[in-house]
Formats: sequence, C-alpha cells, structure tokens
Amino acid sequence: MNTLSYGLLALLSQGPCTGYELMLQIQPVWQAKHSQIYPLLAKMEQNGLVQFVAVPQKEKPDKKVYSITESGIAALRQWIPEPTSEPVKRDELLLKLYGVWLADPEKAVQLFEERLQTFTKRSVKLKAFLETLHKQMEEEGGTRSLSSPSFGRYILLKRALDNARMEMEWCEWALQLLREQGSLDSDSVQGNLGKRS
Amino acid sequence: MNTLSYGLLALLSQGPCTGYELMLQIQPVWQAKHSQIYPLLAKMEQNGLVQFVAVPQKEKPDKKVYSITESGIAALRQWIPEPTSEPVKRDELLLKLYGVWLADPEKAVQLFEERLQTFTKRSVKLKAFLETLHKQMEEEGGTRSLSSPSFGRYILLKRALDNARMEMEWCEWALQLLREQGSLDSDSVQGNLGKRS
DNA sequence: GAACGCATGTAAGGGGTTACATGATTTG
DNA sequence: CAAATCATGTAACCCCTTACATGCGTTC
Repeated sequence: MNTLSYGLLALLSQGPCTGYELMLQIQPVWQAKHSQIYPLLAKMEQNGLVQFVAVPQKEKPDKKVYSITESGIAALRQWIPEPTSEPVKRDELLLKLYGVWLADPEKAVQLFEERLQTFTKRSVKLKAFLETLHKQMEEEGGTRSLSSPSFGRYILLKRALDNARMEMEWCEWALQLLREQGSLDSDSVQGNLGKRS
Repeated sequence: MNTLSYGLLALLSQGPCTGYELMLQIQPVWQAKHSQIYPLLAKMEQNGLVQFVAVPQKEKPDKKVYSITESGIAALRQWIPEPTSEPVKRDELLLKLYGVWLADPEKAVQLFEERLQTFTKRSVKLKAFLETLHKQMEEEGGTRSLSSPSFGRYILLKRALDNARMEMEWCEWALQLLREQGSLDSDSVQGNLGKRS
C-alpha cells in the first residue's frame, strides 16, 4: 500500500468509480497514468480493500465499477492521521530559468508566454467547475459542510484556482520585467550572446 | 541526459559548485537526493559536459568542485528552447482531503495547521533570502537584468514566496470554514462517525 | 479519415527513494 | 551527548513513464 493506493481509496470513499474515472479525477492532485492505476486496483481488490462489479457494454470490453469495502474504509481512516509527507514539485520551466541568462532573451519571453497561456486556459476551466459545484451544493441543501463528500472537492478546486491565478500573475510580472529590459538595452543583446566570463 | 542533468548544467552555468551544493540549490525547483546527483555528475563528466577540480580538505574526503564546459554550455543552450513539459505535483495532503469527511473533524484541522506552520516557516526564510539577493544585486550595479546570472534566482525566489503566501492564505481560509462548522453543529460529529450510505 | 474520448490491460526501462557506509565539526 | 551539517559514494527496490495492444463512437 503506497500513497497512490490510499488516494484511490479516498476518492472511492466518495462513491463508486471506474479505474478510468479515478485516473481522470486524481490528475490535479497526483499525476498518475492508467497503466499505474489498473494494476493497483487489481491488487487492492485481492486484498479486500475494494470490490468491483463488471458492467457489460455493447461492443466494448466490460467496465469495472469499483467501490470501497468496510476494510478499505478502515485502512483509509487509519491513514489520514499518519504523518503527511511534504508536497513534491518538479517544474522543468523553473530549471530552465537558471540557465536562461545565457540564451536568447526572446526565448525567455516565449517560455513565460507559453506558461501563461496554459494557466489562463486552466483557470477558465476551473472557474466553470467551481460554479457547477456551487450550484450542486446549494441543491444538496446545507452550506459547505465537512461531513459532505463534496467538501474535499470544493476546497481542492478553490486551491487549484488560487494557484492558477498566482501562476498567471507571476508570469505577467516576469514578462513586464523582461520587456522593460528589452526596451532599455535593445542592442546589448548581441553583446551577451556567445560570451561568458 | 534527462531533465535533472540539464537542470544541473543550468545551475553550473551560474558558477562552479560541489555536488552537495547543487543538491541543496536545486531542492526548491526539483527535489533530488545526493544519491541521484553524484552518479549523474560522474556521467556528465565522462561525456565532457562538466569538469571538476578535487579540493583536498583536512581530515575529510576531497571536495569536487564542478564547472560547466564549453560543450556543456552548448547542450544547455540547445535544451532551453525545446518544448517544456508541464510541472508535476504530488501532494499527499490533498489526497487526504478527499477522504477527510469520514474522519474525525479535528484531524482535518490538524492537517491544515501542520501545513500552515511549514509554509509560515518557509516564507520567513524566503523573505530573508530575497532581501539578501536584493542587496547583492544593488551592489553588483544595475537593476535586475536578464543578462545577470542572478536574474533566474531572483524571479524563482519571488515565485517561491508568492506560492508560500498563497498556501498560507488557503490554509487559513479552510481553517475558518472548519471552525464555522465546528461551532454550528458540535454534536453532529458523532452522527457522522462510523456511518456511510 | 485522422484524432480524440472511453475503456482496459501488460511490459520494459528510466527515475527517484531509502538504506548502507564513513567521518569530522558544530550546534542545541 | 545527541543531532544536524558538510561531503562523497553504492546498491536495492519501488514508483512512474512510455510504448505496445485492442476497439468502438464521435467530432473536426
């Protein structure tokens, strides 16, 4: 039982899911491919943490709808208060920034613009999701309550949006810095190319 | 040559470093242990991308001070404009939030308070670092310029601080939500424990 | 008609963590 | 006096990515 397994249990605690759906839902928090999830689910099923019902589909392979078992819930409850490891982040763009000073300045601009675009798109999607969830929760009666399975989804979505906004602002800030430079010494560019101390 | 190797090259483009120093410096952007970095540096040395000078130390094993070679710089320049893969994030806390609704509500509070503390500490350190860098750059003459090796460090630090602040605000927001709940229905707690639909 | 989404699985290989090994100096 | 920091390295193992494999329906 590794972290990802517990994460799958946590998602399943909110309701039955197929492996494919789990793979999609876990992406924002923990990147994992289907090739990692399917074998894990099979193992967890053998250990009695989850169970599945095969749902036949017309002209397609069976869909396996997984749900958490009582012993799965027990395992999940025991995991939550255990010491939580710190988040892991690996960002190629940030690595490139250490070396960008000896590259073409317009390459630096491109780097930031690309990232700005990805996160602009992401924030649009997230906003839409958040609104949908809001309406859902209002229909479900009460306000955002801890005891509701939607609670986790809600604060996670909010966080994702906050993060996307931060990312965008940071890109815009950096681009402004770069453009100031570019206009100030437009021909010192050649001077820095190909030289190193 | 994988991403981490290029990252090490990027760091070395800013000046000579020991493997140990590289390991420390790369942490905020790309978590890697010394056991991964030392063998990589050895390979890169064999491929002529970096070179090292052994500096003897009293009563300690030799310190290897690495520096980037001309062919290392060429490789670095070629890497920067290549397509950049999206950041990877794995956060155990966020996984736990999906399952927290069936656990003790005070466990949820603990989860957020722990994270808030870690990022409060981190932000204090980052602020100090940023001020040091600011002074350094003022002494070095010009304003924050792209052509300075410090440029990458500067925008990276700024970003790390932004991120820490966002993380803190999010924790405080979530804690407020949780405390509202706790005071509103202090005995619905038992009602939700041990039950599932 | 090529590409994407749904839907499941396996295999190989590279990337990353944990543990083993050593040893002096400094800090709490 | 124990723990952390500096400093390097190896080995085993697990985690994760990439690629292979299949097949239908829908969208551009």
